[in-house]
Amino acid sequence: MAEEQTRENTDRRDRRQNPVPVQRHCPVEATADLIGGKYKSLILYKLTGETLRFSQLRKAVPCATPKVLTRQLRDLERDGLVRREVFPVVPPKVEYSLTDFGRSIRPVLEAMSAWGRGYLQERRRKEKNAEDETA
Amino acid sequence: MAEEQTRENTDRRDRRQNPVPVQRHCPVEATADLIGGKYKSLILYKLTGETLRFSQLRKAVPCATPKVLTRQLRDLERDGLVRREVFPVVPPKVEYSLTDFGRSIRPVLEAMSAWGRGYLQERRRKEKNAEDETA
DNA sequence: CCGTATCCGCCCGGATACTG
DNA sequence: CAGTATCCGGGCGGATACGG
Repeated sequence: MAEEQTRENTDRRDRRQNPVPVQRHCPVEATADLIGGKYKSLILYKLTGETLRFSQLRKAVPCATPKVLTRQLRDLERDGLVRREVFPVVPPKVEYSLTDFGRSIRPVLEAMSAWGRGYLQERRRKEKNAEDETA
Repeated sequence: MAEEQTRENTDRRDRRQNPVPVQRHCPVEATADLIGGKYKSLILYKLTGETLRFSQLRKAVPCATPKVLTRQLRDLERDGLVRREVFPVVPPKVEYSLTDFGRSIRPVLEAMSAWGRGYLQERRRKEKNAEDETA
């Protein structure tokens, strides 16, 4: 029955009676749906190449409160990108890692990272210019 | 004064008193901020290689209502990704195109598109399997 | 043709406090 | 340690109607 629930929720964003059935999911849109959450891409990026515990993820993504972080992780898990492994020990231990499918998204993250660097530079430059003109 | 306003709104998502000043913007996060809107990546993708008028964009992104579409376009314009050109003619004519900066994001969009195709396939496959097992 | 105005629901995300 | 519980505000996005 767990599988059925998974199937039902494949489309997380519950768009009921969508008036436009034609090509509801173009590839770009589908990707945006999965990693469009505020911290999702960042989480995936941090998880690249290493397994992290919840507390480590909190440090890696400090802006996200535990609730938000949990939510995003649950989404990612539900969507098959992240694996959550609970170790029945004390103190509790939960590890998050990428699934094969999650690893496959790496090119997107790399592209985002690379482009983001350029963007931040551009932004700094503009801010500097504005300051100079003000001064 | 227009420039100042632009500077003020460089960080669109108004996170006041952010408690974590350390590395507020990692590259991945910055990119997600810019193209994280529901249709932004799709708009940029459709705008790749061709200038489109508003009405054409509406057809290209049918799920977005005019208001939403306008909003996303304004964001993209403000962020320097899209150029909006108004022609003072009757009937009115407005063309949207990518700036150089907007064009530079293409690798990200391509990566998203490519990965999205795989994701949709994977999803279809799973749905098929589930149906087969049910039957 | 290209939007804006208005209203609204909803979910996302934030803050704080609390548990197994 | 790894989360939930609860409450909350805000903004994003949707629907419909209207304006330049």
